[in-house]
Formats: sequence, C-alpha cells, structure tokens
Amino acid sequence: MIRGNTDTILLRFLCEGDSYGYEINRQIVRLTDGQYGLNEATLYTAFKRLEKNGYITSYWGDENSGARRRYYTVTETGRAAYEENCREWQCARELLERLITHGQD
Amino acid sequence: MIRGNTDTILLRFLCEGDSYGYEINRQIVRLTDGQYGLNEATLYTAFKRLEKNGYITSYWGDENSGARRRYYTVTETGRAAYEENCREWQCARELLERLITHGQD
DNA sequence: TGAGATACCTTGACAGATAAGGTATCTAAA
DNA sequence: TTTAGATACCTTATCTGTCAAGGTATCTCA
Repeated sequence: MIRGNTDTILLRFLCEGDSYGYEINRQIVRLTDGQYGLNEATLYTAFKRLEKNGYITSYWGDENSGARRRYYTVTETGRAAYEENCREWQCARELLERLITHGQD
Repeated sequence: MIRGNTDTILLRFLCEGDSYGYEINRQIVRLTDGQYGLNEATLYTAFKRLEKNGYITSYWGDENSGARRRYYTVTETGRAAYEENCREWQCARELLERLITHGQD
C-alpha cells in the first residue's frame, strides 16, 4: 500500500528543509494521527538508497547534548525526483482506482 | 505504485464472474487504455497465492479448440478479502495523499 | 511452412520492507 | 543510586512481490 512510496515521503519532508531520521518519522506519525510510521530499518535503508542515488546528502549535526543526529539535505536532482514521483503517484492512483473498484461505487 | 495491489485487482475481476489469466490481463490492459498490464509471471504467481490462501478455486475449461484455459472462481473468503482490501486501499490512499503532497497544492 | 496470437508454466534474481538485534547518550522517576 | 524510557543511529537475515527470460502447446492465417 504505502510500500514503494517511502522515498517520496522522505523527499517531501526534506523539501521543506534539512532534517534527520527520527524527527521525520515523528512528523509522519503526527501527520497521520498515529496511523502510520516507518520501521527504523525501512527508514535508514531508504536514506542510504536516496543518498546513493544522489537525491540527498548528509552531515552530522553538532549537538552538544543528547544523541548525535545525521541531517539530510535534498539535492536538485532529489527535488526533481520528488516532483516526478508525485506525478507518477497521481497516475498510479487513477489507474488503481479504475482497476480495483467495481462499477457500482 | 500498483505493486502490492495485484491480488486485489485480480479479485475484482473474478468478483464479476469466472475468468482465466490471459483474459483478465487483457481486460486490465483495455480498462487502462494500454497504460498497464501484468507481467505473466506476476499474474500466475498471484493466482497461485490467491488459491493457496483460499480466495479462489480453479478448474480446467473444456475448450474443444484453441489453447487450454484454467478458469478461476472467487470464494466467499475471497470476496470478503476483496472488500477488506478496498477499504485498506482507501485508507492508504488518504494517508499517502497527506504524506507526499506539499502544503501548496 | 512459418509467423503470430492464444494460453499456461517455471526458474533465478532482485528490490523493498521488516523483525530483531545492536550501540550510545540523556532525563526523570523510583 | 539505579534504572527505565526516550532519543538517535545502525546492521543483519529473512521474507515477499515483481519480473526477465526461458519453456510448452495449440490454433489461425498468410
């Protein structure tokens, strides 16, 4: 369901400004009223993938207290990929709507 | 995108009556104006899965000409699963809409 | 005769998701 | 003081779904 859109979700948040994994996931949970959240393994493998693809870059924050944080920045390529993914999502959404719903609804 | 909804799509067509793989796939292509179609391996592994789960049953058609066809019938459990999947899809759709779109649109 | 459509199937590989484990720091309650 | 819980990151092994690439067999039409 949500599967396959993890990258797009992460890019969406990073398009609004640099952030780190834990915080983004908290925002996801907040935005969905607790209905959704990423598994940590999913989260960090997605970041790895995005960075490998050149969609984001990362750097360590200079927290002087608390746990260390790895911040991510979206690149221009990443922004373009986000826009493209959104378009694809709209297409897929319409197709699926047509495919899975019976005539009566 | 469409991934993860293959089973629901197949169930939807079988809810309208018995059919066989090749024909269902043709209907998918027709309904999406050629924009989508299932890979044959995906198609048949999905049927296997559905049958294993008790969502469909199958029988060989008695064609007296042309290639043999394996027909599928949706079970009551299968119908229930279809309805449930549709509900889940609506939920997932709304969540994703909230998650991947920026404020401005 | 042979290409193309119909119709089914299997195998091996791959990508994405996840459970389950780990490390380390800080805070607040017991 | 200890310890539980939150914060924050990471890895490994495993599972599931998809798909490319191969195969079989029949029928039709040029």
